[in-house]
Amino acid sequence: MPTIKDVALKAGVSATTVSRVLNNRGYLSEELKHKVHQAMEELNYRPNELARSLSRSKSNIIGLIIPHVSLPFFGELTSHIEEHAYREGYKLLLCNSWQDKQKEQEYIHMLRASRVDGIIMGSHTLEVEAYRQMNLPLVTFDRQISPDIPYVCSDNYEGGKLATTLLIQKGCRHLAHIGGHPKLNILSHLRCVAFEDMAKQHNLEYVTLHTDNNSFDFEAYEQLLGQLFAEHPEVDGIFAGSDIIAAYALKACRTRGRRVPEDVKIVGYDGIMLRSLLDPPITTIRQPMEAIGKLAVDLILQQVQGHSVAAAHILPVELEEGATT
Amino acid sequence: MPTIKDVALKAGVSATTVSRVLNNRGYLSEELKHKVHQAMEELNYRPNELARSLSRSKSNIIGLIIPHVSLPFFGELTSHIEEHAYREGYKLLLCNSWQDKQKEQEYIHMLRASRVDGIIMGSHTLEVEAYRQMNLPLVTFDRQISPDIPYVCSDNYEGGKLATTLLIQKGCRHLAHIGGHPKLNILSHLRCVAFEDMAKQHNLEYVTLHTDNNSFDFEAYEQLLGQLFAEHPEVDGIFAGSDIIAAYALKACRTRGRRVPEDVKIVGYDGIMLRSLLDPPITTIRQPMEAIGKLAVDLILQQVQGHSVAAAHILPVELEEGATT
DNA sequence: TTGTACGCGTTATCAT
DNA sequence: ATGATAACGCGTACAA
Repeated sequence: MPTIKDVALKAGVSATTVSRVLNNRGYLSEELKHKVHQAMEELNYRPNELARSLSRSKSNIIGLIIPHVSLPFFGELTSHIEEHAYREGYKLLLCNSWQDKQKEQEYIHMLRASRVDGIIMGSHTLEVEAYRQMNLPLVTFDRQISPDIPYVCSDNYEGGKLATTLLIQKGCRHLAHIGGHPKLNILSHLRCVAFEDMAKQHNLEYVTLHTDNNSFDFEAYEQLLGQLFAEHPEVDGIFAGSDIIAAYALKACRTRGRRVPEDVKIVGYDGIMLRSLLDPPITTIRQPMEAIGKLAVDLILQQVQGHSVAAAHILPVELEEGATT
Repeated sequence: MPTIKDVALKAGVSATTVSRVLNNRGYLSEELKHKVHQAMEELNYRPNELARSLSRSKSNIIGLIIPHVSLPFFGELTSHIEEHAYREGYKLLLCNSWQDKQKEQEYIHMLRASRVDGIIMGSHTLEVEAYRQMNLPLVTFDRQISPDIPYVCSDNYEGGKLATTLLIQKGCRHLAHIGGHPKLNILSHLRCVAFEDMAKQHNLEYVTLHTDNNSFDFEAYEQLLGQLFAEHPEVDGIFAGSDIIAAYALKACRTRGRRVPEDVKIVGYDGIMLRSLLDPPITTIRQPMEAIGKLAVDLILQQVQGHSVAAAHILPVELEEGATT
């Protein structure tokens, strides 16, 4: 691969000048620019980003740690993050933590060693101290780690409220919520809290079930739904913590001969694109994923530029009615 | 951030010695090792990978270019690739090309500039020349670019054969295939070829439809299915080019009152995990995604090590019967 | 067994 | 306006 020196030699100038042309610094005659650009063309020269990063102490890389890219929600989020990062001249280093404590820690070390400019965390199994120690621009999803670490999330409480209210309005009297593990500080647990608040407020019976781990295990969802229908056959309204869970709920209803929405109504959460291939289309609470992804990137960039940013970034959700309510 | 010099100073040795400890080169007394390690601990030192990469002319980064991570197939593949790359000490730089020619080209430039050690391409809109020019270890999916560029794919022909044969065995007499655009050299088109071969061999009527672009447009699938049922109401067996398309076929059947599998039978392709939330579970041709991901990474690593690798890597598929046949 | 000196490719500082 | 020189942090001959 040709270096800046090769270009300099070919153009008959010094490496410094080539660097100036490259970065548009200082005063450069058009003729000189042209000469240098031509030499670059001829050599098919690309500046070595590793050397640039080292010299500038800035890699223009953002690290992304999420449980699994293969999950629709994270896949879509990743897509948006990558899109905006690229637009801003940043690259994305992808890390699947599998929601595993050790992997998460190793990835953090690795990203620090790679001198990424910031980390977007969609996976959180570690203690607060582990996050503070890394001393890097950071943004998290759906988790408030400490007052000084910015987080982005959808309006989980409002979403839970919208979903539950809809079920009640449509005549459901025996409500159920199925969600992930209510780990401390996981903001998505607010969906569950809103659900319970609404149910109580209307004096309705309700049950809440949740997976006992963070592994996003599909089989666990199936089991949970089996348990729900076995123990609470009277349930006629389900608020699922994600569209995936809602899809399993739909399947479970059909398996057991419960008609949807006549006998049981279902509302999901997220608004993943793949819901369009479900039949009937599920009613859901849509998160503004693109905005979330863009904001996460922007919050990193602002920190990189030395600005301090607010901690809470709660984005509005939207009820999208399908045919399961 | 502390540098190797800080560690050297603290441990009372030279930077060279620290580097030796870091890389386990040469003869080092246990005592010395211990001393250095301790200094590293105390300073929370992490070697700067940028500097290492520059010095060694090796970044330990693999670039991955795919159309969309948010599509289940690519999401799962990405997950496996990341997993194996990480295990081998490599990082993954993610690029969503949106199947866009210009983005793809820009990403290739960007990855070259970043001095990635190799590129895994799951997106291909460019001409052969563009690939040759990059002069980097390369592996592609489902596309034979030129005889010297290794590719990995599932046994597309065999998969198409299995799917079609099953439909025929189950009594289908009017077959249809819906797949992506049959662009030159796209190996997945072999699924379609096998379909046609089998249909002809059994003297059965058949139609093949395909999207007219590469955009993986969900709406296009819906339209295509509408067209299929409008123009060919007699169709009783559908071989879909992907599980996503199969899901839309299922939905289209239900919308039109066609019972599955009684009136129409459906077979998909890929074997994405999310098919488990479809109801009924679709019959599909499962690609060994994990093996594909691992092989792609290994083929890059072998090239990095200077070994030449075979061009064709065709992995076996498996018929997995669900309830749509 | 350990240290010195130089190179990796680029940017920044200081001259000219 | 342009060039020489020193850094950025690390690896590696070569020397001792």
